[in-house]
Amino acid sequence: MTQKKREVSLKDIADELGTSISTVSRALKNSTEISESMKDKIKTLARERNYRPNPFAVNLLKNSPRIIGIIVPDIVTHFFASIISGINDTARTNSYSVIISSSNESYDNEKRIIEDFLSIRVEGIIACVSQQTKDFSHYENLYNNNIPLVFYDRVFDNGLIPCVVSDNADSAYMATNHLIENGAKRIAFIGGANHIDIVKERKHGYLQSLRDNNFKIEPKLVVCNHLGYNEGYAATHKLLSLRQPPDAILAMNDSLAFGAMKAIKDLRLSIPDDVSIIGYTDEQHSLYVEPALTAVTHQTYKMGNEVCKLLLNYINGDRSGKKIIIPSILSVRDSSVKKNNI
Amino acid sequence: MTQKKREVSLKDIADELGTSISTVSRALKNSTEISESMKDKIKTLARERNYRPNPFAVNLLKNSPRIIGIIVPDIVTHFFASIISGINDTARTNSYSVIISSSNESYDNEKRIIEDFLSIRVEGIIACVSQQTKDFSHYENLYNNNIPLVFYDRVFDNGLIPCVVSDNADSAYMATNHLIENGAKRIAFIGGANHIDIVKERKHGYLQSLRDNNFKIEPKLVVCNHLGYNEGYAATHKLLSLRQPPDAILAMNDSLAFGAMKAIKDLRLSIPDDVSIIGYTDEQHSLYVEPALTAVTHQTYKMGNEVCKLLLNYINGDRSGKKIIIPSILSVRDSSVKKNNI
DNA sequence: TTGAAAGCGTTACCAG
DNA sequence: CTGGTAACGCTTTCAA
Repeated sequence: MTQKKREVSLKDIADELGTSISTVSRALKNSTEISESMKDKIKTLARERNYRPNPFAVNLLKNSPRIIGIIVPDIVTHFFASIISGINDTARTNSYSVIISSSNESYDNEKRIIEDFLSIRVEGIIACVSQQTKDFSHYENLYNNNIPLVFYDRVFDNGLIPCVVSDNADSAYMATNHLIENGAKRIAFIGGANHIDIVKERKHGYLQSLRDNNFKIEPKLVVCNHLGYNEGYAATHKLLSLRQPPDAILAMNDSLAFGAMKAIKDLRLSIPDDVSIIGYTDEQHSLYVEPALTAVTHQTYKMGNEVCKLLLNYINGDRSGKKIIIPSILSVRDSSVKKNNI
Repeated sequence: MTQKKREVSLKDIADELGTSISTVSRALKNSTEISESMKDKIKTLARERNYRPNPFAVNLLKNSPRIIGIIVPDIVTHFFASIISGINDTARTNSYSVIISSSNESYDNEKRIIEDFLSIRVEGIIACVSQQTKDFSHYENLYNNNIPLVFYDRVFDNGLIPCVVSDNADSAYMATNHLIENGAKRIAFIGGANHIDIVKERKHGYLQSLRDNNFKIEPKLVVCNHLGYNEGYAATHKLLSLRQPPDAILAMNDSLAFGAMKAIKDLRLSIPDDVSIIGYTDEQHSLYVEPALTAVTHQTYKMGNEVCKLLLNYINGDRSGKKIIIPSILSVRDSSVKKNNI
């Protein structure tokens, strides 16, 4: 086992220069109290010895480690990776470090991560609620203990905790309208578990569009189980086996949409003429599939920037519980425009 | 500005119980020196007060913060995200925290990140070299200063620093063989800039397979420009316009492969019968396209596990400079198996 | 079985 | 302008 050599400390520099620790500390902070010549000597030596302040000593004193914790349901998904990237950059700009931990959509992991973050003494937490989470007491605890906390995308919204979300209802409304404008007569909605708020909101937008366009609302056309490729496939299979199958699908997630496309193709139906489809996903993946998928695109990087700013504001005392809504963009591609449109 | 309330300390507990700090400290460590009754009282109160040891105080004393730093060229790419996920889980299992920082493929960022990591006093660094990096002195410095350092995927290989890489040449060799076995007569290779070592290695494997199978090597069928969707599309368009076009394509990257598929389809050629194709990508995205893409899949999660273990071993004194090669897997799907195969 | 005290590296206050 | 010292929260001798 190699010995880790002790890092250079203020004392080392003070001793070498025959001065005191306080003087060295002040000099390195460029205090006006110290003579220029002394400052020069000290700074030069510090650079030479590669002095770095020991962050543990500083934090012990100041209790502001400039670290924030991010809870993400899943690092690998493009959507979340891109948000993290946005958070990261904003954090760095404000000289904060970031610790990322994935709940893998599990409630237990989520609780454990929060414990870990508290043990590390993060200054604040940026969280996206796991799919499994139905009880929010662990988050309420944080709030009650005045630990800076903000949410993104999937939020626990008690009106008090700042959060950044996308315009879920609006985007689903827009998307449904677009399907109707392009000849769809019976539009299905595939979502995730009903207790998740983005599911509720997007479904709400979908229903609202149907109402506003005087479409009949058919419960059979709404399938809400779980967010995933297989679920998208299964749901679509089932929908298309109905006596009166849909001729359009709004899938509220990328894996759902790709699963749905696969099911449609496996049933030898054509997209968009037999069934048009809209998903929620990023630009790249919409283009990889055939036909290119019309999709709602989230401004994920920006969401990351904003939610990080929200946390930093909170840390600095802004308790306004602001809610930021990031508009999403409907990118129309081939999958939604029926050619036999009237 | 709200006051952050001070966290419970050993002293608080000692005072409340009318005992001493040392006793509390020992009791919480379950020391045999303390009477059972005292331990009980202390532990109960500690739990009640939600006591957490202050990590800064502990680290100040012990100098082992159990944090490791990860340098990644880009968090958003599935490949890297999945490796990070693997590192993360192994780190967590060994009760290490992880700090992730993205170089965005920039040399300057990479150097700055290393500085930051040193300031935070990470116990070790796991790095993937940015595409821009040609000078490795910042890494050599770490090595010379005995800071635990390991590489993954894109490595600085001086034979001394442990690293985890994939079997680039082998996988391309395997993939090319597979195309040949499935009836391909003229196989093209689409890669990226020639100075990148994974490009060199994969091209080498491709050429070796051609030689071993007594295929003629045709420079026209090797296109190496840039890793990207548009490049894949353009290259394929050009290849298929040759007087003697290829009947198979090995694309050394996911976006290249998807671009190539799009080009083939736009030319109204069939996959795999007119042109078979193999890419490098993850399972999910291979399934999203049609036909499902035969692809070399990296065991990214495992790479993450392994590289993290390598670092932990290094931290624990193993200086053997081990190099681990993670085999990749050729997942045969529809895009490479010609039906009119002899 | 328990307590007192030194020390980790830094900052900030008080003296000079 | 500079130096001494207390304090941050904890672990670890040393003493009792």
